[in-house]
Amino acid sequence: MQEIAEEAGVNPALLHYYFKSKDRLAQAVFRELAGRMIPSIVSVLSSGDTIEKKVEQFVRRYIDTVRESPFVPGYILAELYFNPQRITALTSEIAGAHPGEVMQSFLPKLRAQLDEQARIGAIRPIAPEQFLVNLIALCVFPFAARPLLGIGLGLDDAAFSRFLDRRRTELPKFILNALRP
Amino acid sequence: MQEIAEEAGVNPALLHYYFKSKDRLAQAVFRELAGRMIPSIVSVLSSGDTIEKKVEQFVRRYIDTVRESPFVPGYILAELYFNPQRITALTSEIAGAHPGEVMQSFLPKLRAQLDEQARIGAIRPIAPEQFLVNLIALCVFPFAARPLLGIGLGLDDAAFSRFLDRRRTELPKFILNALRP
DNA sequence: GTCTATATTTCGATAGAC
DNA sequence: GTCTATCGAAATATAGAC
Repeated sequence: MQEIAEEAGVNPALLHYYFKSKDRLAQAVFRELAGRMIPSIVSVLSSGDTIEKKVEQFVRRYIDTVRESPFVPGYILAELYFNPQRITALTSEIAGAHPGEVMQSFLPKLRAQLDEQARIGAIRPIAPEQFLVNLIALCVFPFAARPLLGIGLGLDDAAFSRFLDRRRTELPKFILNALRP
Repeated sequence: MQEIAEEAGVNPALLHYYFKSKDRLAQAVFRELAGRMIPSIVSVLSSGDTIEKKVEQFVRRYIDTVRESPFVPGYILAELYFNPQRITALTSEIAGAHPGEVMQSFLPKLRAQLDEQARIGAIRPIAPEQFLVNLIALCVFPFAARPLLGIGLGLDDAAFSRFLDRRRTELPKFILNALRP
């Protein structure tokens, strides 16, 4: 609270005035950030586009968006680890009594699309869960593991930015090629 | 400290006796866990095997290993986010003055292998950094985002285990197909 | 080495002036 | 709404007996 107050240039007491407690402030932050990410993920994948378009759009939009607040994926995963109950609370709040309902409704549609494409030989068969996890993993990980890439691959900010430029165009090709029969 | 002491069935004072401070205990934990993961990653990819074998071995070994302590990837990413200086300190400690040297020495080798395979038309050209990040992302993410999968995909422990069983055999195919020219 | 008891610090929270 | 001052709890750290 003190660090946040200092950074915000206000008094710690003011934070309590607005957020009532530390935990509720944390909730508000998580809600704000996670609430931004999840709908944008669902919306692209729920569109009427072909798988090919979805993959291209998803990767580019995700990288372009997150690039402007590159700390967000790391933050969400970290919070997920230390406070998994926050995501539980959040989803049950926005999705009503049955958390995961939002996703559940569109998983079958994604499955139908993937199955249909596989049937006509346009892609290899793949379970929608695996497809989704692969897609998100490949987009999220570089940001979440940014410090590791800095050290392991020797990427400073400029090099990381070039890495993302390249990834933005290479990753859709990688994924679509993986789906090719 | 108190929680840890309780779980360990000892007195908080004993932790200080052994670790001197909270921060040094955290260092020791991070050192122990990160020190286990990184060498195992490097060793598989530094072997004399073909790319195909490396991918298969890496995925299976990683999933099988982490499955027994599924909290580790989440922990490392969370620590990376909140205390990035720990990884800095650790690498500079084990790798000497130039952190990232370990990785730097084998990146060129990986590049040479990928380039050679691309030249003879066995795979599509791909930068070693992108290849590495893709490989690790696809293995790590399901564990790091375990709570999200639980909610978003409705996976309880049993379903998650089946998800991993499937992933263990499907992921190598996915990656190798992505590399196919 | 392991404990009890306690000192010290930090931090979240509140009261109350303005 | 925003601040100063302060309380009270919790946690880290230390002293010292065994």
